[in-house]
Amino acid sequence: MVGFKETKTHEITVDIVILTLHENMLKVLLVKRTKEPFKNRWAIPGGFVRLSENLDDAALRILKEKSNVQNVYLEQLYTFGDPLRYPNSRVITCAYFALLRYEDVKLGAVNSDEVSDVQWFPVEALPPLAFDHKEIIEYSLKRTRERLELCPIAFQLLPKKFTLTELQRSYELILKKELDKRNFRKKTLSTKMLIEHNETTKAGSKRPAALFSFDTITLNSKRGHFFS
Amino acid sequence: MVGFKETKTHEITVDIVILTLHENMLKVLLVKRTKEPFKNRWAIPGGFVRLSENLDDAALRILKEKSNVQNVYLEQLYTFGDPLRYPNSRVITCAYFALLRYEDVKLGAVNSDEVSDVQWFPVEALPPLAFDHKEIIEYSLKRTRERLELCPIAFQLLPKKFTLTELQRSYELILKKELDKRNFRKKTLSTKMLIEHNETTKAGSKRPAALFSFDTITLNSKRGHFFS
DNA sequence: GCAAAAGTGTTCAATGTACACCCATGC
DNA sequence: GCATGGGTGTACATTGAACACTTTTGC
Repeated sequence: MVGFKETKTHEITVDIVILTLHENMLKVLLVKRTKEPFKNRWAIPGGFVRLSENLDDAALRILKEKSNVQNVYLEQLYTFGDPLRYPNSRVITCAYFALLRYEDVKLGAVNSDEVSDVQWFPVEALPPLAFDHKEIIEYSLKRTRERLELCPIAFQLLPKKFTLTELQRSYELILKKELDKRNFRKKTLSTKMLIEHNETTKAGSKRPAALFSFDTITLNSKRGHFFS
Repeated sequence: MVGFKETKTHEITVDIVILTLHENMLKVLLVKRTKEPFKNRWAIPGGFVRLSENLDDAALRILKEKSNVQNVYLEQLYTFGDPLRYPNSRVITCAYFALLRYEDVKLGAVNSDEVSDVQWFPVEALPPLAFDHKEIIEYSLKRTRERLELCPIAFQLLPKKFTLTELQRSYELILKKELDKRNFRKKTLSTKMLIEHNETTKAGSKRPAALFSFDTITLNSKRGHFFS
């Protein structure tokens, strides 16, 4: 297993697709690069893995730097290692994806010399992206859909208290298809993972809706089945 | 994205969990190491990724070196990057898993100075393993089970022609549970991916069984649904 | 009173699961 | 003729899909 001096010039990064829901759109967090390659292009946040840090910790660190958020759904996505993905250098990236609440995010001050801007973009309206980041985002959306069919990770994207209609909207946005309201309610309520509060939305100009939150205790006990 | 001189000392390998069926057991291919760390321990085959090669190609190259097999089911599994997984060095490994037919494998001559032996081991009776390779194998088994529930990858493990009972046995070995014969046959035949041949097993000492093979054309046309 | 979103059940189709007996062959 | 594994069908339960009207509020 020891040999190949050439491996010395591989580098490894972690890149994270950070997703949220806002204004009825699924959005991804992008940063604007200030350096070559791909100077002034948008990219998903990422960085080199430190020697003493495992990959998950690197992802959490980068997530925290960019979004000031912790305790989120974070999952390793795939490792992209095409020799041509990074110009003039061999950089392999281990991609992660994270789901978080828009309300929880305080976009990090742009105090890095590597980034000049941080913004949310709707996944349906992405700017030109650096490297293979378009492919990575598409792959993360596919994975998010697969996960959502198995377990209710969508709550990670919503405020702590939400209406069933909001939950349904989040499913519809992620899955890109409309769902039947009665079937959706029947199914989500039957999971026993929703707690109904004795509260309703402050009536806007419509009938107030009941507020729910996720029973994270039940959820965690079932997590073994979902994620294991 | 540029910086962190420390990244220079990361190294990246590809390790492959190679599975087959033999003697009614699910087996994994292991190699015996001749060098430190973990000298004389068994490990899954692996090697450093070359600078000009993408990860899939590295996996295929290593697979070919060890098993002389091509055209197999090969899938990226997970990337393991704990700083302590490799003693005295930082080696991140991108793990793959492969399924192949026992009959197709010609174990590679042990002409490497890194390996002194190559053998199949039942997954239920593994020797002590180097690094985190036990964890990697366990993860590959979990993934294989998940895949099998979605699509009939088991045929990759069987001879080209097989009986339905053999196919069922392979499912049972992988899933570690018994299946109902009638339901199993109903379900697999309804997929229309099995071709029945006008042949039977050369009668052993029992009733001859019909031989089937997989319709790889139909299978490939459906692969989009299975793997996409 | 009307516009707008919340809330609520039943029917049907498809799928998965449980289960027991006859058949073809070698010896 | 009997032991051994090959082969077959039906009934039931569970799940997912389709579908329309009443209720509550703000204005």
